[in-house]
Amino acid sequence: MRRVRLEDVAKHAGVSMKTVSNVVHDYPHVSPATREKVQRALDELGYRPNALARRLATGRTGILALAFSDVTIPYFSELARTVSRAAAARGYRLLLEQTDGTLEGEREIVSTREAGLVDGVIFQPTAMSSLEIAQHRQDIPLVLLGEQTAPIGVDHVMIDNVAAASVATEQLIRLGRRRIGFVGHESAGLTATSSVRLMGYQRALESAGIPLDMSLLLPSDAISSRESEVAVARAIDAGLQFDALVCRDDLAAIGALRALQLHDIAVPDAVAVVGWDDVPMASFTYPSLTTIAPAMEQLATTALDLLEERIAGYDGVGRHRVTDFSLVVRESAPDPA
Amino acid sequence: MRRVRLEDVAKHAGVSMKTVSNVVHDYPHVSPATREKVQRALDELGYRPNALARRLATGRTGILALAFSDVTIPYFSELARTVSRAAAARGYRLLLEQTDGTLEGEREIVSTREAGLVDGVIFQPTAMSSLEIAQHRQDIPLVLLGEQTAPIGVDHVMIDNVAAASVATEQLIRLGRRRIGFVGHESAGLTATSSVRLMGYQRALESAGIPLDMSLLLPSDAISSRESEVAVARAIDAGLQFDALVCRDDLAAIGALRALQLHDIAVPDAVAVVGWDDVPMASFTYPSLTTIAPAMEQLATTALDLLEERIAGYDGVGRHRVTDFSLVVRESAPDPA
DNA sequence: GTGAAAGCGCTAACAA
DNA sequence: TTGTTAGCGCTTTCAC
Repeated sequence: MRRVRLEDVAKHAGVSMKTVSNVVHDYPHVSPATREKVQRALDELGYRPNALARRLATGRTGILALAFSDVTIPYFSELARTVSRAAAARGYRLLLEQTDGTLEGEREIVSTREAGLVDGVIFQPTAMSSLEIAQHRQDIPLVLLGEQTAPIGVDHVMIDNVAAASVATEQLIRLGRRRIGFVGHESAGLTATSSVRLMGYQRALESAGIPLDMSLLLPSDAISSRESEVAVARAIDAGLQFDALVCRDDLAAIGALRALQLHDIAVPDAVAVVGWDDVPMASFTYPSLTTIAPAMEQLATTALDLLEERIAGYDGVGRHRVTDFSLVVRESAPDPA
Repeated sequence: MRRVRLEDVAKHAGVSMKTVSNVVHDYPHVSPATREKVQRALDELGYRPNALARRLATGRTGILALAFSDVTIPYFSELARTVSRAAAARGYRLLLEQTDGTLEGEREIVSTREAGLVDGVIFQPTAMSSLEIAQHRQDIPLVLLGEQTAPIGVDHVMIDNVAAASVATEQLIRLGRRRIGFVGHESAGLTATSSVRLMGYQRALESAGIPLDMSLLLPSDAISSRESEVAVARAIDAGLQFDALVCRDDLAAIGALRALQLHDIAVPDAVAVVGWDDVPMASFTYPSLTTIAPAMEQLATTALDLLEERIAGYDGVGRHRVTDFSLVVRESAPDPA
């Protein structure tokens, strides 16, 4: 059985397509009689509008793309959930794009060969530089997320990572810790994320008059708990002395926690730990994780606001928005007694 | 500046639209000379095809929807990643739909008012009954995932949950455990998932001649570690004796683990624990989790196969596919020495 | 208040 | 090998 079209309904009701369209859209100026007649035809035929055709005619698809490396990274799951909800509330649906953090994957996001499928893109790059983004960028509305500096002309939303890393580190300093390590940055070719977080860590140490000890930097080469577990275990085995760890993210913190537990090192008594992202699991590790919590809702809302302005035609300079964060204090690095 | 259309390119190159279209699609029968001429026009004008228009004309959108309650549930993140990858490999993009596990959310998935936006839907229901799904179902290709029995005529992919729950329980029995609890099912109105898993648990106990003790059933009312942590803690405080726990999913297991640790109960020596889903975290809890691992790739592939057949026009009876699972043995319930 | 018809940008059948 | 043209299904002036 063939799909029912607007025209079919019009014929059936003995009116024009325009009138049917008016009824479908609850356009006010329709006489009650006609409206009822049309409505009946609509129901009888079981008409459902074709989204594609409508979108072609209006030029809006009502679809937004959300792009990042991998949904199974808890921070991104959280982001996906929040943005998806917020987008739904504004009448958009969300296309999920995973880049695997590869340059090719990211390039494809920024320079899709096809136009028109999505109204706009929210994109958190990991591999691409801002220069490259600027070069490949098409004219589709785009909002960038993350620590990367954004190209001129592109909107960008982030939290103040340097400040947040300082806050995290200060929590440990207030606990009286002096040998504070940093876990989970790349061993070579720091990502923007690691780089700014290290910067905040370093700044907090400086302010407290604690000299930076490079041996306390424990790199680990993937966003994964495994890598950081190995890095921390190796450091312990090598006899490295430390009494606290700032972790690049909660995944790294979870790996660190496990390494410490396997070595019977008490957390937080012997070693205090701070994570980053406040992923759901952070409440359920043992001990639970003190962590930096980005204001996710605010981030999503801000990004969507900017994007909708672009979609509506704003074509000015790139806006830069800084959203909030907080330190969630749990067992792994409690407040000083 | 106005978008470049196929017609603009055609004019610019002095050929017909059809020819341009041929070049764009690498249609073989085009003379090299024309091809080159057109290609130049394409490049000069920076033409990018309009996806929407193409899709309207062909009737295929190349978009699939994946619907479930919440991406932040690790099992679903994993599912989303795997299906998204597999779909991308077949030329589809994935629309993410979250239902929050509510009836309204799920109804909307099954009975979208709009047609044509997506070519097909992969849907894991939690609240809707198979009867309701059958009633609300539109004519859009649909594949169901999960433990729910599927309505006649609808394709369905799942693992054998009863068998898997038995395997999980047997692992504990082989460890010599006799007081084996079950954690994480709903206290009232069991979901299909909990129900089949409980069934497998019960069957394994029976086979081993262990009587079912209802006091060992520890319900918890949400898919969350918090709920199960509370449930297990309460049981311990109440003096319940048990030496092993089968958990409805890894989230429940993680909560249980935390309750045990807070009470200084050794895992697996005093209490062995088995989870379900093999979420990434399962390797990093302390101790790491023995858990049921569904064959995710196979599940995604199977679902997509069925869906593509439906999209291609298959309109026969609902197929039922059972995909594999395995027990991943880790520290929380090791193999017997 | 309602109708007729011209797009939206592309595909594909049919001609040439 | 290339061109013409009629859709795809809906929206939206602009008349009536």
